[in-house]
Amino acid sequence: MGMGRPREFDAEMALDQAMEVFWRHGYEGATIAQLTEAMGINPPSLYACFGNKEGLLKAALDRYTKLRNIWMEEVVAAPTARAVAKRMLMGIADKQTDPANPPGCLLVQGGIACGTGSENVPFELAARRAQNEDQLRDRFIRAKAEGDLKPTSDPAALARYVSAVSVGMGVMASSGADREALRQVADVAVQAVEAQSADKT
Amino acid sequence: MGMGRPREFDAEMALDQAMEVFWRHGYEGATIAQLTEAMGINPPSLYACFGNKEGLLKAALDRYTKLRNIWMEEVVAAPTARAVAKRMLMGIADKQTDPANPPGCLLVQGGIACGTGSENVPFELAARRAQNEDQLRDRFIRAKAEGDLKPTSDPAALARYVSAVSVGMGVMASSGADREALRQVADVAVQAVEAQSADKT
DNA sequence: CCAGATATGTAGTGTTCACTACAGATGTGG
DNA sequence: CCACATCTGTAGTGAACACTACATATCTGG
Repeated sequence: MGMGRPREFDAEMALDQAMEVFWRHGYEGATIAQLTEAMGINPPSLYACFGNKEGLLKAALDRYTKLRNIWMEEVVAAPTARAVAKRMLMGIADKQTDPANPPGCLLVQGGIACGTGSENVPFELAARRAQNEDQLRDRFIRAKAEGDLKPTSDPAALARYVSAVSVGMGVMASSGADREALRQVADVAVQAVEAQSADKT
Repeated sequence: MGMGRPREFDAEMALDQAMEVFWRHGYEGATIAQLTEAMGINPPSLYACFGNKEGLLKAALDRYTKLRNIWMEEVVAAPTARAVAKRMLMGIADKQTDPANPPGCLLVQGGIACGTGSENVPFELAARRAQNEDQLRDRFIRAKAEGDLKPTSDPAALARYVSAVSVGMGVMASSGADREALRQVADVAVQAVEAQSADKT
């Protein structure tokens, strides 16, 4: 039995285009017509490959978080908690104002609130944001064990804090904040982590 | 000439209900059917009173920001920059997890990204968030003039930072973070402002 | 109590949406 | 070269959407 006609488009390239549409318009704001046009395919190809609109979003999120997690590995490789926070937040400031992408973060722009029938989209995004928070928390737990963070510090709270600042910066980027403004926010934010760091005597 | 039949519903009470629907589902996710049902009126009454869906959102935002600005006055009345930040962020933690309202902040949940035809909704929300940031900035400028903040501090950056943390906390609240988790974030965040405060000798 | 003005409820309007039926095209295995 | 399987483009499908026409109801001013 034959294997059928091969697909004529590259799924990953198509996903990159879909990602950009979701990023710019959100899940509900993105229409199938916009998505198919950006992807350079017709609706039946989209549905054959990704199931439905939500399946396409999940595939785009998978691709987004895969790249992001690679970057997060570099972030948590920084030598101290303070350096981790600085590398993370400065990187966020740059990435969220990268003209190659829509401003902000897909995990926020994708859809914070959705209508009936798409309730699990915000949930899906939150779960992926939580992954990064967990990576940070684990890194801060280690920093505390190494004596890099004060014995009184709360690694989970610190991770949640850095995550919250990242998200807030993303929203600001999407509403027009420029790179310098975000870097200043990052700079201030790092000082809270510094306050939790052990004195360098 | 007569003045016509009087309206049978209370506009402010109806707005409160509409506000909750936008808050929970976002601008695009909220349907006229949901809004009219929550408001206890029929579509023609809605359109006669508010023009269209976007007009209703703006009216709801006006009501929301009016109450919020009153609260912000209390916030900036705190004696020091640190106290302002603490009062603001602790208040945010409580308000965004108040079971009387949907979780998070209407100015974020309302719509960070929107589809074609609603592009100015995110813009509208951003403008109102900026109001609060301006209030904070003015307060921090005063704090710097009073010697409460270090001469090297940047009041605008500090205000942007506190605003970013608020927004980030709102997103976290909407995705399930509880009050205690947000308070911990607020607690850490305040330390960055403390680091910008002049030493109390 | 009548004329003008505005609100209300019913029942739609056209449009846009996510999604798909179907026929033709293009591949593989025998 | 044929049976079969999968993809592709055209052209829709029903459903849900924001919004409204219209008849009726309820007010004020004279």
